[in-house]
Amino acid sequence: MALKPATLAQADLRAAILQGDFSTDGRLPPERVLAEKLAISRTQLRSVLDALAKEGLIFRRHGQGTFLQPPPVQGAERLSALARRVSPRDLMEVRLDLEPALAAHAATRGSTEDKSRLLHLMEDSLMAPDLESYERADDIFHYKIAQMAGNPVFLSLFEEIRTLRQAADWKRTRREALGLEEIAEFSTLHSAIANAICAGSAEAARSAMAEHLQQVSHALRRSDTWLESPEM
Amino acid sequence: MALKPATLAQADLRAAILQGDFSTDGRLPPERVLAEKLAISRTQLRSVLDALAKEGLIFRRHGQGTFLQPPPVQGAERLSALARRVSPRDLMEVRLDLEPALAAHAATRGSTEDKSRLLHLMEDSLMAPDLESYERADDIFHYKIAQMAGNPVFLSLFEEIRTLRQAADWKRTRREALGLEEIAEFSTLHSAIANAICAGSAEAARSAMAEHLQQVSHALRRSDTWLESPEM
DNA sequence: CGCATAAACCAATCTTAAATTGGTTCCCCC
DNA sequence: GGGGGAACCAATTTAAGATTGGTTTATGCG
Repeated sequence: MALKPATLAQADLRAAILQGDFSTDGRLPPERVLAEKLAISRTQLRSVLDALAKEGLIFRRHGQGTFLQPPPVQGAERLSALARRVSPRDLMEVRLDLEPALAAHAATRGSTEDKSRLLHLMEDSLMAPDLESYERADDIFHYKIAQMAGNPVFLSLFEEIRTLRQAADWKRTRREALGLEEIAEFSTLHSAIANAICAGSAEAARSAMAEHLQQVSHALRRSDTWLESPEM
Repeated sequence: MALKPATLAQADLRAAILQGDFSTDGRLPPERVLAEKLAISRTQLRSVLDALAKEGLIFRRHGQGTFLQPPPVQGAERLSALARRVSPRDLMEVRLDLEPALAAHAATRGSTEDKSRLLHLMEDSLMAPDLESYERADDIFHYKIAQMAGNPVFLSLFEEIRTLRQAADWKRTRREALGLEEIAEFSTLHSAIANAICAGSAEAARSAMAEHLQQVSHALRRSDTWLESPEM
């Protein structure tokens, strides 16, 4: 009975992860540490993490660590200088040009497995009970689309603007600007995006994503910091 | 008569730069070194370089150096890993989505001074005598457009794919794939792009740039390495 | 044999400190 | 005043060591 402890640990870990037990900031302890903490071998732990990663519940990157959300892009430090010169409008302008193209490519090239996974992520964002969990689900949803586009350069660019968006403190701005009723509207277009991608219709996915981002942009534009740089 | 040596040095430097005397790889020596080599003070040298930079003949970046062409993006080392996983098709796909948008924004937001400068750069690429000088002029032309878009995030993304394009050794591929007659065709659309931007018509600039890149893509696609990664 | 464990090793990334380089200020001197 | 020179500031690069996920190997146990 050497396998039983592993499956038990998997159930435990899965529950713990969903509660956020091990992560203060969305980052899991190193494998060596976590293995000891759970009193299992690294081999067992890794097999559990492999399964969780395959399901898309965790994200791992060589040399960086294991995360509950898509990890920061390589060299995130480098972007802090740029982040100080950038306004919310600059970033949204780029997203409006980049992400519709990503959605179109995802519709064309995404695997059927990826597409079913995307539908699941969309449902997660629909059922988000509060703002924080919605933002997490929304983040993963958009990341998955970028991943499905199947172009490493596109994914790299997406990760950078994603990191830029987090580097500055506009999450605070967003918290102020967005209400739960607006998020409900967003969910409608989230469904449209996911359905278009799963149907493989690139142009529908592109326009749905564009419409969604214009919706977000419009909501964000009410903020008084729309044209300002962070001004550390 | 303390000013005379400076103006003489400016004429010398300008000529030397156009010949590529001081740069083996498009990079000028550090200011302190170059000043001593020219036997003038750094103050004088810097005033000369300021003028040249204002004309767009040289490019300077804080902590990086002075260059005859747009300098490599910050943290270029980081991109070498990505460059090994990228095919020419991946890069061209991103350019086709990114640069038309840049051209549109340049038409809307570019200053009149920038626009006249862009026309001048376009003429430079028209009169390029050989393939090497054409590539240099073409590089600066596209860079100027990205600069005119007036969005630091867009410019950063453009610089990255530009660095990626240079990091891999596809310049060799391009040399094989492109002939002088094709470059002549390119020049026609270069004119169309520049004129549309100067006229301030965003959609014309976008479609002209898209057409131009499709032209380049089509020429490049004949290469047998179209889908291959560099495979160091 | 089969499999898991532990350790060692590999590879990618991060972190830190020193060196490099363009940008700026200050003081001196003519 | 204005230019020269030096010192200083700020952004970047480079190199070394530490951290972390990924892989292999040797060992022990059933």
